Parts: sequence; structure tokens; C-alpha cells
Amino acid sequence: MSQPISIKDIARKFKCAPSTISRALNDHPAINIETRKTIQEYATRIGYQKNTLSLSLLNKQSKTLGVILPTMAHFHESSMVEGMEKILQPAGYLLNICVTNESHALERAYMDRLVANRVDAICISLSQETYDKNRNDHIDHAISRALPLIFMDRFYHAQNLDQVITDDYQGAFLATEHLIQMGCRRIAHLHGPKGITVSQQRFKGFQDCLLKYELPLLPELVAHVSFSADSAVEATHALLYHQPDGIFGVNDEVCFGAMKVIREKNIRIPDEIALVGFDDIPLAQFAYPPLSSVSRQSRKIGEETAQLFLAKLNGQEENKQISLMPQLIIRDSSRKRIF
Amino acid sequence: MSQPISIKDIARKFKCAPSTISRALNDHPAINIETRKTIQEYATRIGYQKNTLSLSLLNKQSKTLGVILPTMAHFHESSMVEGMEKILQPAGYLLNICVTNESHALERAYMDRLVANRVDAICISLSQETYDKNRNDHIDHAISRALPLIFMDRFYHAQNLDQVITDDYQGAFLATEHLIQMGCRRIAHLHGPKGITVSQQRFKGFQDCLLKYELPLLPELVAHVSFSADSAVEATHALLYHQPDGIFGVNDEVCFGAMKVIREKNIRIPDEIALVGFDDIPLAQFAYPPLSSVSRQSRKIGEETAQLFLAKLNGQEENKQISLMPQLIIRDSSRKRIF
DNA sequence: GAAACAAATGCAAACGTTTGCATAAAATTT
DNA sequence: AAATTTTATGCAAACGTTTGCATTTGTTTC
Repeated sequence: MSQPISIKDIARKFKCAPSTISRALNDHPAINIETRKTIQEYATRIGYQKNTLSLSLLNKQSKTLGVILPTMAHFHESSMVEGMEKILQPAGYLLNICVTNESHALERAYMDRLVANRVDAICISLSQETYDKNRNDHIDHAISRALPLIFMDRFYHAQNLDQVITDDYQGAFLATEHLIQMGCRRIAHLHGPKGITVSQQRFKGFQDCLLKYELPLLPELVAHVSFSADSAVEATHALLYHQPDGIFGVNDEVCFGAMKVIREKNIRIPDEIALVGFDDIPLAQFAYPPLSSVSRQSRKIGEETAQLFLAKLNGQEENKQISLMPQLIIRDSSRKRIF
Repeated sequence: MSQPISIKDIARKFKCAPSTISRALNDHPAINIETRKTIQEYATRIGYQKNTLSLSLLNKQSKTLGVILPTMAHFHESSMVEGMEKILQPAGYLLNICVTNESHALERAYMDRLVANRVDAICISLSQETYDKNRNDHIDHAISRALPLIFMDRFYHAQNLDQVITDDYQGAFLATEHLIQMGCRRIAHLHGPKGITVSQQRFKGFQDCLLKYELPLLPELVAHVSFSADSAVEATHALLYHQPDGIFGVNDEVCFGAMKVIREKNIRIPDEIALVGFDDIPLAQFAYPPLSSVSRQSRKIGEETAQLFLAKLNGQEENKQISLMPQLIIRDSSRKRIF
């Protein structure tokens, strides 16, 4: 396997010092303009590519960001990544993306590896296990290292950190309020995985909204699911025994699952049961009936995170908490005809 | 901002040479066992993390793979990534993921950057623009550099390259054959973006299957769409004028789009129009009615790609073409009751 | 007690690039 | 013609780590 061409190789060719080649390639004015051109031409012709590793070592910055995510297979996460890339590619940054599958051990391992790789910052969405086990030493470790750390999407319970999140509480509140306004009085909730702040915040918004409208929170109308449509099937079956007239799902996927069960029982949506989901995935409007949903701008979270990082690089913006306001999109799944 | 601790710092502390520290940390038997332990303890206590950049420079391998994808926002792509990580994380590899948004310019830019970063290989799913413009110089360039290059998912038309793809042709053939067996005689196709081999192969499979069963390929029953549900809405409206009794969609999303239009026109699925999609996304079974689909093991593509890379590292496996066989999953959207 | 050996550690080069400073050569000023 | 300035290039260190070889010290053997 042929070795890549180095500056030294070119220097040998031109019988001059590597420093001359380096300066020539960087268009340093000290080098004779003709020499510069000749060297540059030669370099591009033989396909010289600067070795950024050595540069990173020298400059103590790798122009790379670490991104740790619990999963990739949902629209939300991949959109966040796309948003980050949109901002960071023009700025010359590359992304190291790590998927933890909600495992604490993997999160730790990836974290160490990213630190070893001297990424310029780590953007992290904590794994469920980290919440469950409440093991934060790897986080504290990174913080004590003065390595810029930005929490994306999932809230980390500590003061004075950089975080970019959705206001899940408000979103859930909006969704629930909408269901109430549509006449629902027995609203069920498909509750996401317990430990995760996203689930908790959405439940809290749901709960507080019921409280505001003086509706009881019926424990039998709260079912626990994961974030998948599959997991909602069984949960919905159980819920239906208690005759809800509305369902607020922790995300759109679980609503797809619920809707399937409801359709099979020939219960009419939205008249008998109205549904509202969360995330507004592209397929939400193609559900049957089209699914109302709380849209959180996933892409925007990525963009804001990237911008926060760039601002931090310049020494601006210490410990900023950005909370993006979600938006309720009303579709047929909750638009009762009685109104 | 505090600098990370280096081996030299530790050496200063212990009043010994950096090489001693290096060996101690790597458990080299030449170093006194007690000294080793003491140094190791101290290192972990103060949170020393090896700088992999210098190692990469020295060993000429970065333990990092470049992954260039046209998009991330579909289940298929993110699953591929998850598959790769599953294999590569235990092997100590990190992923540099680059999203091109189907742009040739970005693909080029990312490619250069990955080369500059000295990734150990590049796994690429070519952008649509690269196919359209037929500009392959960046690919040839990488190949001439002897940089391991693995084509994922989208076929690159050249001999003797490493490729891991789905047999889209067979999948499409299966889907079409199934529709024919269900009694469809006027089968429409929602054709994906023209330049992309995935679209072409699926169309070809569709076409050849019609030919085999001596059914005419009606041009008015082929509509072009992108890969989104949105794009299928208008196309389906147009198709319906020509009264198809079956639709084979280039992926599941476009089938969701088509189904919405069909439902709104009160046309019965599958009796009047049967549908089969491609990819078998998790939501396919939650469509109304549940969507038949050709399942390609996206995760498996990622895993195979990663394994092919590891095999190539050891000098095995030159120029291997892996074609994964997809599987037809039959659901209600194509299960006609007349049978 | 000298020679051979083993154990533990240090030296220095290497990876590829940049950059402050020194040097050399040429051009300009006195 | 000597002194000064300008222009162009080279030297060497630095980033953090590893590793072959050399060196030092201590131990064993004859």
C-alpha cells in the first residue's frame, strides 16, 4: 500500500527545506511568487493532501466534534445530526458519531475514546441507563477536563451547563390542553421510558394541564411504553378497558401503534378517541387519520447546538440554556366534528 | 482552559524519562512491576488520557472510518450506521459520518477532508448528483490513493471494487410477481429519483417481471417521485387517472403518500388497488391497511460493510461484492380477499 | 575478583506540519 | 565601497507517543 505524499517528499523533489514547501502551500508572502506557484501546481498534480493529524497535534484542536446519541433510528436524532452538519461542515468541522443504544457502559467507552481523540467538544444526549443508574462520573470527569460539553435534547440535571433542549413540558401541555378543548375528559397517556427526562417532562406537562382544568389524573389511564410503535400495541389494549376518550402519546410512533389497535376495535378516531403525538415525524400526516402532533424542530436543535459550540470556541457564551418551543400541529386525529 | 496531562508531565513528576512512563502505562515487562503499578495508579488518579492523535500519526492509522451518506433522515441509513457501529465499536473504531444531501460538491469536500484526516477507509453511498453528473474523479482519486473504499447500498458501476448492496432487482421482482399473483394486471410504479442505481434496479426488476408474465409496461403507469411521502401525493393523483389495480412503490414512504390519496378517493385497498413498498420500515405494519413491503436488512448492510473492512485490514478479501437478498413481507395492503 | 549476565531505565528518532528566528544573498541607500 | 535594508530560504523546536538501542546498576557465575 503506497504511503501518502508528505511535505518532505515534495521538499526532496525541489531540493529545499520542508518549511519552504509548507509556506508555499499556505501562500506565505515570504516565498517567491513563482516558486509558490510551481510548488502548488506540483502538489495538486501529484494529489498531495495535508495530514490533518499532525496539525491537530500541533494546534491542539482536531476540528472534530464528538456526538453521543442513544439511538439513530428515529427521525428526531438523524435530523439533529443533519442540523449539526449543516452548520459545522462550512466551518470545517467533522463529526464523530457514537450510538450508545441507551447503554451506560458504551457511553463511557465512547466518551473516553472521544477524549483520547481530542475532539474539540462533545455533544451528548444521555442514555437511559445513565439516568436509571444515576452514574454521572464520566460526565463530571469530562467537565473537570474543561472539555466543552453540550447536552442535547435530554436534560441533564445540573446547574451552569450548556444545554439545547425542547420545552417538552410546554409541548405536552399544549397537546393535552388541545384534547381537553376538543371535549376529551378521560385522557390517557402513553408514557415513555421512566428514567428519561423527555418522558418525565411530557408526563409532567400532561399532569399539570389536567390539574389546571380540574380533571383527575387516573392511574389506569397511564401506560408505560418504549418509544416504538410495537410497544404501544399491548399498552393500548390495556388502556381501552378503561375507555379513554383521548390519548396523548409520548411520540408519534406509539400513536401509530395505538391507532392500529383502535382501528381494529372499530373505535372511531377522533370522535370516540382523539389522539395527539409528539415529534411530528414526516409520516404523521400520512397516518389514518392524519395524526396531530407536537412538532419539535429536531433539525433546529442540531443547528443551535452547533452554533452554541462555535460561539463557545470564541470564548463567548458560557453556560447557555436554550429551550426551543414546540408547536402543536392539529390534524384529523384530534379534530372532533362536534365542534 | 487547562491543557490535558501528557506523558511528559507524568515523567516530570516521577523524575524519569517519558519512555518509562509510556512503557509503564502499556504494562511493558521491562519496567519494574512496582514502578508500573505506581505510575498506572497515578495516571488514572489524575485522569490521564492517551492522546490518540500522536499515535495515529506514528502508526499511520487513525482507527477511524469515514462514512459518506446522501441523507440520514431515513430508517435505512440510520440503521446501516447502527450496524456498522455494532461491529466497529468493539474493534476500537470510531466513525466520521458525513451527510451530503445528495450534493456532489459536498461529497467531494467531505472526501478530501476524510483523506486529510487519514481515515483508515471510506464507506460511501454515492450522492444523486454524482450519478447525474457522472463525475467520478474524486472516486478514482481515492482509489488511486490505495485508500480502502467500500461502496454501500448504492451500486457503483465499475469492476473490481468492494461493494455491499441489496439485490434491489430481485426485491422488486418479488414484489411485482406477488402483485401479479394477487391478480393485478395494471400495475403502476412509483419510480425513485432517476439517476440513482437503487431506483433503476427496482424499476428494472419491476419491468422484467412484467415481461416474464407477458404484461405490458404502460408508460402512463410509471410516475417519478423522490423518496418522500409528500412527493408521492401528486404522482399518485396522476396515476389514478389511469386506473391501476396495483402499485409498487420505490420505498415505504411513497406508499404512505399513495395510500393517503387512495383512501381519500374512497378506493379500497387492496381490493381495488393493492400496494407493495420497499424497505419494511418499522411503521409499515402500522399503516392502514398494514403495508406489504420488501425488507432489506439495512442493519446487516452496515454490519457486512464493517466486517468487510476488518477483513481487508488483515489483507484478506480483495474486491468483494456482497449482495444481500431482500425478503417480501406480505401484509393486508396487497392480500386480496378474492384468493 | 573478574567476567558474564540480567534488570531497569534513558536517549533519540520518528510520524507531518508549522513558525520564530537566523542566515544568506541581493538590492538599496549613504 | 561600506552600511543598511529587503527578499528568500533554512534551521530547529514543538505537538505526544512509541521503540530499538544504548547505558547504568546490580547480580550471578566461574
